[in-house]
Amino acid sequence: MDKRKLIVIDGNSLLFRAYYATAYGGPDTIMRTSKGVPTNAIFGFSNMLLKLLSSFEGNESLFVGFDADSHTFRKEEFEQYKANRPPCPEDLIPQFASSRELLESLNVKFYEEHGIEADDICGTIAKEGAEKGYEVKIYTSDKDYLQLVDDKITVILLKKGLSVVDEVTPSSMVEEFGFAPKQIIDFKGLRGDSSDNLPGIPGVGDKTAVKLIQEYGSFDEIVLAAKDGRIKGKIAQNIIDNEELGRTCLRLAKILIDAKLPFNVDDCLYTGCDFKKISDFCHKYELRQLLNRLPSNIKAEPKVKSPETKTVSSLKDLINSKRIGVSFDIDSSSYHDEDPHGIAISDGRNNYYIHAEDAKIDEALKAILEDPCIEKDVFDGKKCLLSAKRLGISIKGIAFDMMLASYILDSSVSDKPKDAFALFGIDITPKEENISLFDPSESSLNGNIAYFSFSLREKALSKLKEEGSLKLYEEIELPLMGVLAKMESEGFPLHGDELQKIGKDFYAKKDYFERRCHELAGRFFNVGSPKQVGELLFDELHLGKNKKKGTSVEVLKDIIDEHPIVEAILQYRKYAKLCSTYIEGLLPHIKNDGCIHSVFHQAETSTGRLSSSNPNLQNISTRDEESKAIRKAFHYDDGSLILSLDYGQIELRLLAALASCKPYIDVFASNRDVHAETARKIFAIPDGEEVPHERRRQAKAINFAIIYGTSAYGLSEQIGCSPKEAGAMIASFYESYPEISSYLSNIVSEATKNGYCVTMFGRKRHLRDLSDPVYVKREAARRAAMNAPIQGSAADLLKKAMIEVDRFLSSSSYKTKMVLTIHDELLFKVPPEEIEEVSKKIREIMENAVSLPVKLVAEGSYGTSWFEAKE
DNA sequence: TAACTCACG
DNA sequence: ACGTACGTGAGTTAA
Repeated sequence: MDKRKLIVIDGNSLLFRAYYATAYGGPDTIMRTSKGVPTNAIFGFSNMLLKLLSSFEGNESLFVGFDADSHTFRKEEFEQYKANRPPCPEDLIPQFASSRELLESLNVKFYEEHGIEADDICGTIAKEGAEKGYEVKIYTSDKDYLQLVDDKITVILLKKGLSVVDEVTPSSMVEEFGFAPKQIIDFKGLRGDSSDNLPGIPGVGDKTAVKLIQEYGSFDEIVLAAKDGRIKGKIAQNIIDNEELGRTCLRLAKILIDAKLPFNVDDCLYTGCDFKKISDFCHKYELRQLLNRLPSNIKAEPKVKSPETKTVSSLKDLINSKRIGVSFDIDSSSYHDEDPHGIAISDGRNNYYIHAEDAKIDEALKAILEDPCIEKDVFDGKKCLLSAKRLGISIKGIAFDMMLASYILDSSVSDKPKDAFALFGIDITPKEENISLFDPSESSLNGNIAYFSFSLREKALSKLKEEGSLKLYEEIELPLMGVLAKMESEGFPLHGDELQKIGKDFYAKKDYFERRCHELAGRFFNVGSPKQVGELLFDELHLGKNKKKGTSVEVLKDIIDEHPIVEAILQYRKYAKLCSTYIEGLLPHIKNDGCIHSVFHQAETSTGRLSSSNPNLQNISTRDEESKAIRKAFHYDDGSLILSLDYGQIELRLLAALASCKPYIDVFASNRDVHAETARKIFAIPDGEEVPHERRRQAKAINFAIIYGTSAYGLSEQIGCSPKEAGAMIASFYESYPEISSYLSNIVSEATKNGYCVTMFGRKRHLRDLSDPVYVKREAARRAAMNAPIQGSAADLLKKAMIEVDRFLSSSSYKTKMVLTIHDELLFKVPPEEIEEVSKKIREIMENAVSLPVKLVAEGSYGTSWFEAKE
């Protein structure tokens, strides 16, 4: 069992800190609601709370203590106590109340009491927690708390702002302050505390106080030492004369650890909150950024428990539900290589698990899975379809895919079941008592996946509806799942022997350039090691004057003329990459059918694109002529052709449409060369004149810069000019196409307001860093926001086209198969006799997949190999 | 396991 | 004054 954790926060201390951390610009600059209510302190405070809460795993207790008012027992005892405090800033006062609202809406336990201070409440709770075995952490900026530090209690001291902290433990305490935690009280007795207006012993400052404590241990001992003459001089006299004052200070510095509180530490267990309440709070105080950062794990869920999973050898007479949850027990990266270990089925009351051997021969299971009238709720339907196929089962009736639903709700969560279910506040990790010792497979885990896919279906669907994403889920992602399953199972042909033959040349060149590198260096080194290459080039040969760090192509190309070894290293790198990634990397993926069955990930990227792995078939060389030869080994040997259809400038076309930019749309409508046209605008090249090649190249880079979120610096790096010139080009682009300029800035402001941006098909990408105080993070988020609707809309479009192409092919008698997809391109296996008709028809489908103000074109080419198809 | 590097759109 | 192109997956080195 994990240790119970208790986090105690001094609310006043943190609020003050949060206020001053963001109020340096004066009252006119602090964060307010549109009605002028100040919110800067609660914003900082809630940021910190949410950061803490997001790391909670269900076993944490959280408590916040406040000062009720300035009237305390310490004041009764010592009138000047805290009398020198400057008045509380006017803008902070209302935030004490709103911070309590915040805690209420987050369902965080807090407390305050007339007469005692936050220290005393926090100290009492912390001590009680430590005694009951909690691991306690106290957050504060008040050093008085250090007296509580022991092996159970750690104090997190806020040193600067809200994020620079110092974690103080008994050992670090001695190291840093020179004495033990308890002695901080004696220290205060001597030294006083200016912020609390405690004078201490006159003439005793930090240095003397530490020295005395280290020598004598405690205040009492020091007084004795002063009286019996071991301490000499004026200091001794001061101690004797002011003993009572010192004792008062000492007493006042002591934090109560036995205050009578109407609750105890066990009431502080954090059980999550009602999302509605916290989002209402965010709306009330117009803290939109906060809304988008709410960690999903703080949602309080009615504790849903999955039934125990029973291992059975047959489903006979066990299931008569018309709806079940199903999960296949196999890693999602290996279902092409191995049979599943087993299958879990849940009907919402019982979870069953059948081992693969039993599953293969269980007629009842087969009948259930193949019955289209029994709805299946799954996590990763594609995995289910293909795993079942290996067992001779053809699943029908997949009605709901939790993986896809959660991906649409938040594309930033990973496609791992644990993370996706966490979005709904569910931990699918089996309870210890449910894990069978005799069962090596993960039956309980899969039982839980089946059960929760089943039981969360309605909730997920209504969430999708709420978000306006139901259509995207139902009409794009869910149907696409089946299409991808077919493509994966179809595979893509690769001839290993031919690949090796092509590779021979690469290995020879790799060896040659490796030897050449060693010759030129005059010694042996690992050419594949960036570290060793860097040392050689920069430390030993002093090339490039350390302009940039790293040894990437861009950097090496800059210094290619300075030494022949640079060229040799680049050549070596190129062939080494080909050999390792594209020869050796691909070979083991060829299955008995002579095909590669790459896995398409449908719930992976943040923009909506698909990705491919095991192997990645979306990054096979094409730019470099020599490397492109790899593609010759991809071909059919039954005479089938490979057809490739790709959208031309899909992202720029979508940008034109999304921005409703008439002149840009017109460029495409009249089939003009978009990059040349951009060059004309930016470099003022008249219509009659030809666009120089170099100008077109630059304009192309500018078009990309726009799609990627425009950065003068990035563009300048790309085309090798000054950032200033690059900035001027971007400005000139925006002048020519003002609609694009306003579209992009609008995207960013909308995204900042809403926390997400949206594609043409309603796919959302949540961006959490748009208001991040760190410039680099914020700017990166802005660029991502500008890019996501463009890249994402292109992804939506291709997905829609794929579904329609698949419908066309399956409803026809053509033997053509869709086999691969690469972001703006589709590849097909086509019998020669079908090539003309099929390519024409598919092209039509692709070009008309959506109706837009901008013209879409799909260009086709084919050949007997992938190489020929793309020549 | 993280950091580099490099292949693709 | 700061320090940047968007989105992926895979292989290698080196801690």
